[in-house]
Amino acid sequence: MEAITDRTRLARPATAVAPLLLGGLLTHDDGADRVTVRITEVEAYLGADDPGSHAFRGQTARNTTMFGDPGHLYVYFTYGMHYCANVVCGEAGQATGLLLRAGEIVEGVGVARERRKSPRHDVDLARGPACLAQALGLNRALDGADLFAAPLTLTLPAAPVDPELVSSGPRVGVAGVGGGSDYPWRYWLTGDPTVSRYRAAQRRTPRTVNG
DNA sequence: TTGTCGATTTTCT
DNA sequence: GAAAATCGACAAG
Repeated sequence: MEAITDRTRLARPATAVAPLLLGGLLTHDDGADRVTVRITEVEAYLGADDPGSHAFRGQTARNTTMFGDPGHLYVYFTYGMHYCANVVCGEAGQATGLLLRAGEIVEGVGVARERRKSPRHDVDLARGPACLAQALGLNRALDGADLFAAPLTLTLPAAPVDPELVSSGPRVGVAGVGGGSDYPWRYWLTGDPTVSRYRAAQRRTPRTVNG
């Protein structure tokens, strides 16, 4: 029998891991600055059978990390300017993971403020997946990094949070299955001020070109 | 406070 | 060439 570690607790489908991750702590210490976030909102991506997942069309250079072992960080670049971070779950090859959507900065608030200029309130520092990644200083260089070894440290709660404190709903920014449908693949701590406001998936440039 | 739209580059078809 | 797991600015009530 293998010992139950935080890493082995991640080795199950993302939807099962989600409530374990809420309330957990993720630290990034790049040697100069150290920021810790308390995770308050996540979104599940189920792998090859999930049309909303990057893994839907199979393994590519970008999403290789998702197909690897659980307990690693999958970081991708999107919209020409944003990084988003996932915790890889399940078994190797399943490509299931959890997108870190929002959190509360509990250490290194000053550093996070410098990395994120715009927000007027501290609750906005890690509100939204790209914001959270920026506040923690995550980028493509950390894609594939071990969540339980320097420079990263993931700490799960000893026990899952009370199910009554966890809410779920449709995913954000994802069109089709799991987005506008009934699949409750987004999880958050009920009432937490750092949870992002729901924004339905939008189509880009639906207007006609003005010549 | 809510709704709408532009920015900007990687990745995949 | 088109779309993308988004954010922030701006307008209106």
